[in-house]
Amino acid sequence: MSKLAPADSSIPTLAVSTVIFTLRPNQSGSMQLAIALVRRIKNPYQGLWALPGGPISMNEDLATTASRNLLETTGLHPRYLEQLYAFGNLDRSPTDLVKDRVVSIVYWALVGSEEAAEAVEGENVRWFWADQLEALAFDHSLIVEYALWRLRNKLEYSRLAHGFLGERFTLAQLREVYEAVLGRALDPGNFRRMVQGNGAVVATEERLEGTRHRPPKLYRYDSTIDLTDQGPLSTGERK
Amino acid sequence: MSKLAPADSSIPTLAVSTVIFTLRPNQSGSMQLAIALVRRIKNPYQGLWALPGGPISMNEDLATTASRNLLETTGLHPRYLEQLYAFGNLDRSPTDLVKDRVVSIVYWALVGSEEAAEAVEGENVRWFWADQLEALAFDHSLIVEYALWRLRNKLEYSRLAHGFLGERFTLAQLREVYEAVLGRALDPGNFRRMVQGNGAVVATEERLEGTRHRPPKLYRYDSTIDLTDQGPLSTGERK
DNA sequence: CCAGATAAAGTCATCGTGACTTTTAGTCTC
DNA sequence: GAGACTAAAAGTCACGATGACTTTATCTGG
Repeated sequence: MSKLAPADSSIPTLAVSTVIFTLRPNQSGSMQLAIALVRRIKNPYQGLWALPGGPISMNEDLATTASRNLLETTGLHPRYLEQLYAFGNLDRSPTDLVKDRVVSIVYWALVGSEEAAEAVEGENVRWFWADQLEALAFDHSLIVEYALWRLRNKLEYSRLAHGFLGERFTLAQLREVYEAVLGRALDPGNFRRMVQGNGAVVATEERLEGTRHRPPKLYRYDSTIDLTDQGPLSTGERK
Repeated sequence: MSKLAPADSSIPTLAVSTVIFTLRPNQSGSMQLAIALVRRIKNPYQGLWALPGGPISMNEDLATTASRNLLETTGLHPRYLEQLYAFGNLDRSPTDLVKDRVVSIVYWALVGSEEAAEAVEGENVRWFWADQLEALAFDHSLIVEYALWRLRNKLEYSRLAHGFLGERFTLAQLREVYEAVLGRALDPGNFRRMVQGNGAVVATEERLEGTRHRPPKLYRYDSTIDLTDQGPLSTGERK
């Protein structure tokens, strides 16, 4: 395990990990927030679940590395990708087992729920409900908790929900996304007023047919408006 | 310059930089936001100004490294320190001049304006007004712009202003901090109502004497409330 | 054609906020 | 010591956003 590390390991190793979110229907049919995890097949923490990630590549931007990791573990492309935080505390790994220090630059990503349904799942890659996670390897439980916090905060003042939905959607579907992420029910009328008021969403002429009630209008996002507000980084740094 | 880099430089170098904010009185006596910069004494970008920083230390947490850098360049201790972003794009350095790739984990810090007055300044370390910066080395102009954006955003829903002030202060002084950071005048009455309403601040029995008008009450921050909301990281990660 | 369901629109009270006014309590000047 | 001056401190008013709730519209299915 340490044969790749230099004898005098005077430089911390750099890695990129990603918290991958999607929405999946649970048993009762309602959408619920899920996270993709991989099982560790070697020590430390062999057998425990962890965030997908890997070493940084010399000829890739950080976001590209995160995106590639995501593709390799789930077979999916992110709808949204944003840097979360760089974790580098000294006590991230059990010092008795691991010699080299790892600094992880963590991204968080959204993937559409339709794509996620066809995503790779297997013995060592699985979706977990975000609100009932077991203890993860390393400091990954803390990382996921922080990613959840950021997701919920950003949702309120941005257009992140689009990351889970298709091109056209009803306001009820959009509200279901909000309810799944925030973990509480929202008033349909007030939600409609809010989402139409800030001009993020545009009504199309189409309606969703096949329901057993009045067919709802389909909406789409106003493509002239960016997904979220990243400040000055939106042009200079993000991919 | 490249004698320290491995012949096959397959690992990006990790560095920590810090955007150091303070408030300083300008010619007309009003407080203005300033940033500490250091002059580059070697290529690339020799002679240009840049953010203070240095390589990561093997036995230090990231925040500790940032704090130590701050102390070494300015002689000051930060009142507030928070991670800003990890910058690692491939084009951060001019590729014709620099062989090794550097990933910078950038922090931003607040130092009190009283301490900043006695801070080290010299040929190669200086305070610059935040709103009239020249072009900086590397991508540091973008980094500063982003740090400014974060500072202004956070100010509104946190108690960051304390990072610039002493233990006791008048509401007018607190408002001056807000005005300097946000770059616009605020209504005194509304500011008073806002800051008293959210319970961040507690009136003391003392008053500031020596003014040529009605002596204002001195306030202090409610120490039971944390400086800012970092979510789950407040206990697990921050130093 | 009526029941059931959800879409879609509207109502009402409350709260936070920006703009502005009034009162209070000191100092300064003559 | 009276009045001018200044900023502190408190209060007023209109407006917009929001939560809770009601009403009406429009489809499907028996």
